[in-house]
Formats: sequence, C-alpha cells, structure tokens
Amino acid sequence: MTAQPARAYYGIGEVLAQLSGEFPNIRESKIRFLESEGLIEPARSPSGYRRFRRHDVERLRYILTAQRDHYLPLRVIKERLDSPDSASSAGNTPYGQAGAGAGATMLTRAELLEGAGIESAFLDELEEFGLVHRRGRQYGPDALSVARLAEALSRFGVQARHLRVIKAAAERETSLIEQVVAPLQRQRSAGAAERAGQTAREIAAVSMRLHAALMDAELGEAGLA
Amino acid sequence: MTAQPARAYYGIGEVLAQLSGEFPNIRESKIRFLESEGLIEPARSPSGYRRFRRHDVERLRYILTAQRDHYLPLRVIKERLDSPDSASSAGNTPYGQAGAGAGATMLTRAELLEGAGIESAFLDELEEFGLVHRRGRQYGPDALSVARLAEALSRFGVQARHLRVIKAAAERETSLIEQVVAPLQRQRSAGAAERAGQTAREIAAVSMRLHAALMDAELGEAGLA
DNA sequence: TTGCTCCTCACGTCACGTGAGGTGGC
DNA sequence: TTGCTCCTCACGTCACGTGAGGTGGC
Repeated sequence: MTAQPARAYYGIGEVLAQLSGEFPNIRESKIRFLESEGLIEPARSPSGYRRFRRHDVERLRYILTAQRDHYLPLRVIKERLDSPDSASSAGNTPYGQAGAGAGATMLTRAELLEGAGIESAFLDELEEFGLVHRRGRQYGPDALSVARLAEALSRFGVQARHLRVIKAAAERETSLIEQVVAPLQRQRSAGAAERAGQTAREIAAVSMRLHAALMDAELGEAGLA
Repeated sequence: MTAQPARAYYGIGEVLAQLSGEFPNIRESKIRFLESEGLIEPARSPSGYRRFRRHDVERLRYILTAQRDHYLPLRVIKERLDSPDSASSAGNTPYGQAGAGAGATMLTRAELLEGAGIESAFLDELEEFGLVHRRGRQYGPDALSVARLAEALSRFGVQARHLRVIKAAAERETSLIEQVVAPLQRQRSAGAAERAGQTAREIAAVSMRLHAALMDAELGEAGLA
C-alpha cells in the first residue's frame, strides 16, 4: 500500500516488479515475447526503450490471468483482446466439440450420454441431485464436463450421495464469491457487469487452488500421503 | 464398478481409456513421448506392440499427477522415480528456495511470512481459523502455498471469515474421500497403505475438477459469465 | 480380405529461456 | 568513465502433436 505517484510510463523492469507479486514466474523475456507475438504494443522512447503505460500493464495482467486461470493459448487470448465484445468462442474447450450442428453449444440428452460415456439412469441421478440440469430440453456445455467427472469418480466407488457433498461445497464457495463481487455488480457504470464476472472467475480460480492445497494438507495429516 | 478380471497387460489404447477419466487431455502420442524420454518402459510383444502391466499404468498415473498437481518438469519426475526414497528435493519448487539450511522442508515462521508475503497478524488469523498450523515450532510445506493463496484472495477483498467457508468445504470433501478409501486402508496386505493414499489423491484430483466445473456452471447461472 | 489397433520416424509447434554483442542515460 | 538498464537477434529447449507410411491380429 505504498501510495506511489501516478507515473506516465514504466520501464520493463518496473513492470516486472509490479507483476511479480501476482505472477512470480514471469520474466523480461516473456514480456518481450508477448510483444513479438502481437499481444501488447508498448510505446517506445527515441532510443528504443519500451514505455509501458498503465493500460499496457492492465493488458499484461489480463493475459497472464487468462493463461494461469483458464489455460488459454495465446492465439485465443489475442483474438479475445482484439474483439472484446464478440462472443466468438466456437468450441475452444478441450472437451466437447461432439458433432452437434452448426454453432450450437447445447447438447441433446443422447449427445450428453454419449459424450460423457454414462448410462441414462446415471444422468437421472445427476439431475436429481442437482449436479446437472436442463436448459429447456437440452443441456449446456457445463453438463458434459460435470457428467464426465462424475463418471470418473463413480469408477472409484464414489456414489451419488457423495457427489451431493461436493455440490453443496461448490454452492457455498460460489455464494461466497457472489457476496464478494456484489458491490461490483451493483455498479451501473459501463462494463461493470463484465468486470464483476471477470473478478468472480479470478476469485474462483484462486479459491479452488486454496481448496486443493487444504485438501492436500488434510490428506497428509490423515496418513494418506 | 464393472468388476473386470485382472488382465496381465493392456494395449496403449486401453491404457489411454483407463487414464482419460482422470486426465482428459492425455493422448497416445504423450504416452509414447514419455517412453522416449525414459520415464516408462513398458514391455513389448514379439511384434513390437507395447504391453503395459499394472505397475506401468500406476507409474504413468504418478507422472501425470506430478505434472498436473505439482507442475514438476519431467527431468525432476524422472529423478524422483529413479531414486524413490532419497529426499533429493533441493529447492525444486518454483517458489521458496529461501536459503533455508540443508534438506529442510519445514519453514520457520519468518520464512513462511517472507515466502508468502504476508504480515504476522494475517498468519495469526490463518492459524486461528485452522487454515495453517504448526508442526512443532515450524510449518510444513503446505503452509506456504495455503498462505500464498490466502494472500492472493485477500487482495480481492476475501476476508478471513470467507476463508473459513473454503476450509469447511475442503474438510467435508476430504472426509468423503476418507470414507471411500477406508476399506482400502483397513487392508493389511503389503503396500495397501500406499495404494490407499494414491487412490485418495486421485479421487481428490477428480473431485476438485468436478467442484470447479460446478462452480463454473453456477457462476454462469448467476450472470457472472 | 476387411477393420481396427498399433508401430516408427521426421517434422512442426507453442511458449518461452539463454546468451552474445551492443546501446542509452543519469 | 562507471554502472545499470535496456535493446536485438539467433539459437536452444521443453513437452508434446501431426502425419506419412507401414505392420499385426482376430
């Protein structure tokens, strides 16, 4: 919280220092590489030194967050930066992409069953416990990954009632995040909704990692190391 | 729970099928690559087909888990596999590496504070809420990642009482997993304890991903997409 | 014979890191 | 002049993916 005066621009080393708290692995070479790939375009001094304005740093932060939390390849990040409002995400998840019609991300029941490799009765259970639900008469793209993972767990002997525990835990953490971003959501300024969503996903990503670290520690204590 | 008869060996495609639940991104080419790098050595049929025994599959699972959960480079994973008992981990995490003596994985309070970039009062809170606790007068390696992540969340305005929600959720999921592996733990056969631990970590990994997928879906419904 | 699985080997790719050799600025 | 920061450019590296061209087994 050292209140620095607002500088007009920063050198690459200063940018690195600003980012290295949140992204410890970043190096100068990475920033130069991102410029060479066209993801950022900092100004230059007469002698060729990069001059980063605040919006350049924000853009870097966005790129690094997208990489860390959403595992997006740079090509996709660049597309999103270049056209920030168009919903041009045509199947860029590693899953899915099962030959459903044109640009449809919705799945029929049959597609979901086949894509997840589960029986109809198992899907019934997932719906009953609220892990998956229909939107209209089809299923959203989330349903596929949820069903896949539930199926994987079932092979370990994890039963539907156990899944309910996970669902409840996820709900609690989600509502926590909603509480935290509620003030952002209530703002009526331009782009406030998107920023709230972005922040919510960032918090979700970090809290998932915390959750994982805690479970790791607890399993260790239980002698399950 | 399809009780399959214990097979002597599996083809590469069958291995892929066994692993793809927990590791959806793995492909045949990766398995071949891992062999070419000397991390696995499956037997061969007279005609050159790879024959994976169960221990080969276990080894693969170990490698994939180490990559996904601990971000270890293959070189380090190979070293650990080649010398499984020597604690040769001399600062191979991307974090830390703060000049703590010889092979100590334990941290002093000062090291933990510095490594996580937090104030002493914040660590007090983390201890109070049970997110971090001492072992003797030092802290385990888990404490560092937990503290770092908690610090990252605090920048978003997530408070200590929120962290308690995450802790509680993690505890519930952990005890669920303990229930599932309890039968394995009670076995007194050779290696049963290790297998129970391995299974527990696998289940934990998948349930974390399910948890993440559910939160993603819930945030989407809340208009935070 | 037909599918299907599996094989090798060369090359490509993505996201950087390294290091040589040099310039700019207080 | 001395450090220090910064620059480019070529090359290396890590962890795979792709695709051609072929063989094995029920």
